[in-house]
Amino acid sequence: MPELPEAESISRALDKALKGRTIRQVEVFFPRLRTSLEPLKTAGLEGLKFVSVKRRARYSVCELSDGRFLVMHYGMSGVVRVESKDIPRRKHEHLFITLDNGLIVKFEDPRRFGMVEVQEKGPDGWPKGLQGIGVEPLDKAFSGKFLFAASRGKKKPVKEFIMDNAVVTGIGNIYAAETLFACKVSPLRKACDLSEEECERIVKEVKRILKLAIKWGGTTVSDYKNVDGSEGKFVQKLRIYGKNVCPVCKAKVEKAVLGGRTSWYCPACQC
DNA sequence: CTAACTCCCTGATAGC
DNA sequence: TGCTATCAGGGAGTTA
Repeated sequence: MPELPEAESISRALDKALKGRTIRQVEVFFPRLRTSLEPLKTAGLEGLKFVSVKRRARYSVCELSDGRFLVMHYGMSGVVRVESKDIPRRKHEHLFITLDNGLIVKFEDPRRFGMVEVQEKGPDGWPKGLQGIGVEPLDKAFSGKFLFAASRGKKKPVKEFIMDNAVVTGIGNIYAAETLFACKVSPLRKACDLSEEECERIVKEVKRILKLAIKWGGTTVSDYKNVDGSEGKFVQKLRIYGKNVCPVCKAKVEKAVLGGRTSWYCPACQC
């Protein structure tokens, strides 16, 4: 599924493919995603140009020439392609945006947790719907001191805490598990019990792992037409997520459900 | 305010 | 072989 690194890669690819292009036509085939696609039909997109595409959290944020944004989220199974109209529409392609060069931006999402919306610009220059979300994990603002301060008084498990988008954006279940394994912190620990040194370690590993994954995601997305090519290479780098045996000490990996998500951890290495 | 839950959805896989 | 049950996941929303 598209995680932050994939969202980053997709957004970079979209920036190249869409920048300067004019929207000619918008077609909705099935509107019921996380939010309805219906409003796109009457949003007056035809004739507008794409100015740029950036990533924020796991969203692709496409700036339009009238100052509004086309905001996309890929949910669990969202895929976006820019390709010829001659390729037949796939079963779960719910939205087509035809460009002035004849190519079509196609949004596919079998599980329909994705989102495509037109949003106005908010006070901070990002779309209105993205106001008030947490810091970007790769920004300088995401530091050990920040995480330590934010975790004071938070009794929830540390894994849920670092997955909280109001604190820091874009860390999903897989990255949370991999990060906590890498820095030897148990996902079950209460956030408020973390030391400042542990927060430093968590932040360092989040950044290292995300950067690594972006590097790998970037490689695979160059073959952008390949639907599932982007997942394969990252999966090989996983050390704890979905594993049975700890790659370090060979102990049996434990599973716990935190915040409704399965969490894998090594009870010997992570404390 | 936090925390703990539910819901949305399809496809892959496990079990009978 | 074909059925049903289970699970995976992000984010928003609701409840206590």
